[in-house]
Amino acid sequence: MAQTAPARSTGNGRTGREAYDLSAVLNIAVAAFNDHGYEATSMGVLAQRLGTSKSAIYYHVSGKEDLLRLALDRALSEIELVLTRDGATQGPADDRLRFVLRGAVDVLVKDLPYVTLLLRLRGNTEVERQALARRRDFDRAVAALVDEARADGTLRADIDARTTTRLLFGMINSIVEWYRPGGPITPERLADDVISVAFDGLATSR
Amino acid sequence: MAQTAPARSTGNGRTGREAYDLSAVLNIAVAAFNDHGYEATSMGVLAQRLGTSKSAIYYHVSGKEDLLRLALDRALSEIELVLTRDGATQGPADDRLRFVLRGAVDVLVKDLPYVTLLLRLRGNTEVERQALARRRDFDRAVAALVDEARADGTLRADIDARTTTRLLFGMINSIVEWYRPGGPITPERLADDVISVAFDGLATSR
DNA sequence: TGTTCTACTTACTGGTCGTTCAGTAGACTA
DNA sequence: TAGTCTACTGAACGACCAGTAAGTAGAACA
Repeated sequence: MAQTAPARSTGNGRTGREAYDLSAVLNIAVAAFNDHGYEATSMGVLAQRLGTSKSAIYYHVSGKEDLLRLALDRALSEIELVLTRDGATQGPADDRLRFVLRGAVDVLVKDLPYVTLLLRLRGNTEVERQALARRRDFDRAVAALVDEARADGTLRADIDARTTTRLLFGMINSIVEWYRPGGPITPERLADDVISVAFDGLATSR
Repeated sequence: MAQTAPARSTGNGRTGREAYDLSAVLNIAVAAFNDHGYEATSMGVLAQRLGTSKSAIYYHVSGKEDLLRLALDRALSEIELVLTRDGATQGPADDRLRFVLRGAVDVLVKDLPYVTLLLRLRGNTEVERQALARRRDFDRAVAALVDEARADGTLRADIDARTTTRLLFGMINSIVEWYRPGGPITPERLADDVISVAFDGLATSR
């Protein structure tokens, strides 16, 4: 689901390149948005990257904002799915928290460009604000797990719960800014490291 | 230095509002850049926020990119200053690391809008690339402290040094996205919490 | 009183933006 | 073979962009 789906080989009246489908257009658009920022990416350079004309894009989507909406919906749908799985709903609160954080890292790595776009939103348009609202809902669900784990005594309670959640997400979300799949660190190892640092800290255990 | 300097009350030929100086223009520009993104902020809306015309801005700066350059230079100068202080150059490596991290949080809070702008750069223009290069130099200096502390045995060595540094910065830099001065958490408390979570983790000590 | 300086003003330029429109090549269908 | 569909092309639209040119109100200075 993260990669370009092959376009059908027939139906394209033009010679040369195969026809684009929506998924292929979206992949290239998201990459361009991440490189230059959504607003700074013109439909013209998008068309250039696709090797077509500006107006060809309007055959696949209704406009620039539609591209953004589709991309953000994909990232959010994947993240929201994590909360519905058994590991997120059953067992001790701290285990559920670990499960959700690991799931967040997994989605982040699997759909890296899409989640990157999501995490860089500023909320200037209605589309962006609605995406930010869905993201906040996810954050709230995690904050509730933090609260539970604090009540259970498995998480330290001397630091404000909101601050705790925010620092946790700060660490995890920063992954989009430096992690690149295919490097020396596997996604599994990355998730292990993140959870280990978050729960046990960087100091050598005494 | 973080607030609007009072403009001189004379010398403005116009009626009404006092004259702007460079610092006042910069404060408003940085706020606008953070709200909408640098490229998406037009000189027109900037002029509206200032209550003047577009061309009035060109009396104070040579252009839009000049505003960015001045703003980024201020943020970077403050951050670089932290590395030159005694606490960053003398004593055990882990103490120096703690000092620099605390200093980074302090600068981040003191010049929040300016550092926010810096941390959201994408590197599309030469000005942005030069700023990112200076930021990387700071990151490298902190990475060197992490290496030293690992060698001393005060920092755990089972996690890759680069990953450690990146997660550390991820947590600290995320502060610009949610912390607002004047709220229930003082800057000092924030720095304490960040360093405590980073070194000791969120789990209750066993 | 006349000159100079500061901090603007209004009017405009060439260029780029997202979007629309009319047309069409080639594959598929009846 | 005629008609329909998909996936485009190229030209044009008005709105907006960063930046410029020329002029000026009022304070400071000689």
